[in-house]
Amino acid sequence: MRKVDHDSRRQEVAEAAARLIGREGLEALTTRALAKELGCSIGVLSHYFNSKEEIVIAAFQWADQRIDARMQEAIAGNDPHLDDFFPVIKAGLPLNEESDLEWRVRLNLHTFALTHGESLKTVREKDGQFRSLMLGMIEDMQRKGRLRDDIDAQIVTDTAFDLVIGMAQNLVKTPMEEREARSEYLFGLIELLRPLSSNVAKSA
Amino acid sequence: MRKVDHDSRRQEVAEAAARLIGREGLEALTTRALAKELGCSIGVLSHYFNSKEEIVIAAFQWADQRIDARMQEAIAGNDPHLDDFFPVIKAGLPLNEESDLEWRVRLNLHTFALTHGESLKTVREKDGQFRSLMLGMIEDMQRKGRLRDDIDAQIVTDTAFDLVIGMAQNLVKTPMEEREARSEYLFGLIELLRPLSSNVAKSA
DNA sequence: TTATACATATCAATCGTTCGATATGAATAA
DNA sequence: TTATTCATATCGAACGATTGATATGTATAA
Repeated sequence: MRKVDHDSRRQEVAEAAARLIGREGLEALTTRALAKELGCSIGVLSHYFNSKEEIVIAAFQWADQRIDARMQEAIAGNDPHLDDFFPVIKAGLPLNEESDLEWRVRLNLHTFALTHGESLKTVREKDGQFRSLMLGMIEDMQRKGRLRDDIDAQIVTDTAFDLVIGMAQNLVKTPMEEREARSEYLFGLIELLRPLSSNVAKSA
Repeated sequence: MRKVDHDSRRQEVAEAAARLIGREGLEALTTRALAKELGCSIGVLSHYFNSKEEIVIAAFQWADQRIDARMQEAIAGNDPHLDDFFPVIKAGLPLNEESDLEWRVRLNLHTFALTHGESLKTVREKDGQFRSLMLGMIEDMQRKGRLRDDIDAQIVTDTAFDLVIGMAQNLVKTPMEEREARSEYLFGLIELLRPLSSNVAKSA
């Protein structure tokens, strides 16, 4: 055998494909363009993947995993406090060039999934897991008196989930230098979730 | 035949293109597939459009206009009350087959715009107009004591704007029969915006 | 006639894929 | 050690299919 790790080589291909998708869109991902992006011949692609569709899926997974890892990393311990909320959500948002690429690819995946049943199923399963995780955290915070408990935990979860997708969707269309400011309102929003006893409503 | 209205024929083509995008995705929109969807030959397409790109743009505009019209219709008068908020936002969401198609196409547009500067510019201009309109309404409601004024109007606007995009994004991936229930949490959310004097916090 | 509406035929370009040729290096046998 | 074997890795030309575009034709109505 040659000193090439099969799996990591597949990842290299997937990453190059993701870069292409993020920079020029899914329709620009052709075998020839990908070979050029990777700096090899198109023969390499067929050696590691059976079809272009497999490459597309691999690129989607590459981006998805990295966003997940990014958020996982931001969740330090397992005793969630309200003050963790802001940094965790911010960690998931496209606020730098790296996560910008990942989100661009992920948004391509979400649109792709609209008309590709198999991908839609995967996306929905992943979403379900994330929502369950978030719901658990919120209920935990309410139980510990760190989040006002007169709001249904499910409402907070659903809101947060939809909001993150919407924010990401809008942020990637905003110039990088404006994104930080644009996402700051989250801070004011989270203040509203403090227990009423310690509630410090922010005014404009 | 001279009795053909040029503009309305273009709209027919745009609608057929939108149906194709919504049902099978942007990559399935080929000149031949579109001619079949419309029930004519490809000669018609070149007669009314100079290029395929023009058709794509027309399909995007077709969907965009219809979502706007749908929301405009829901905004009855110009003396906004908090109770108008829920139905107005719901009117914009993909809660039936018609608006489902429109949102599928719009989401394709948003992804398309990520890598097509001209479309991105159009999308951002439209978004800006919508946000200004919404901000005006919210400030008006605060001035009239119909919405709690200890929350920055800009925060409410930004949240609502991002939330609608995120909700739509997630709803189109949800089976139609579950969508109504899935969007109900908005109702509980809006309750939080009532002026504190008449605030009736909802509990689970 | 002249202009319009649409159909048909055909174009060059590009797509994903296939495939034989070649290069590389680990394993085996001497 | 050295020679041989062979799976792996990469290359790039070539294939048929499909793409958007267009050129040409026919029918209809003004």
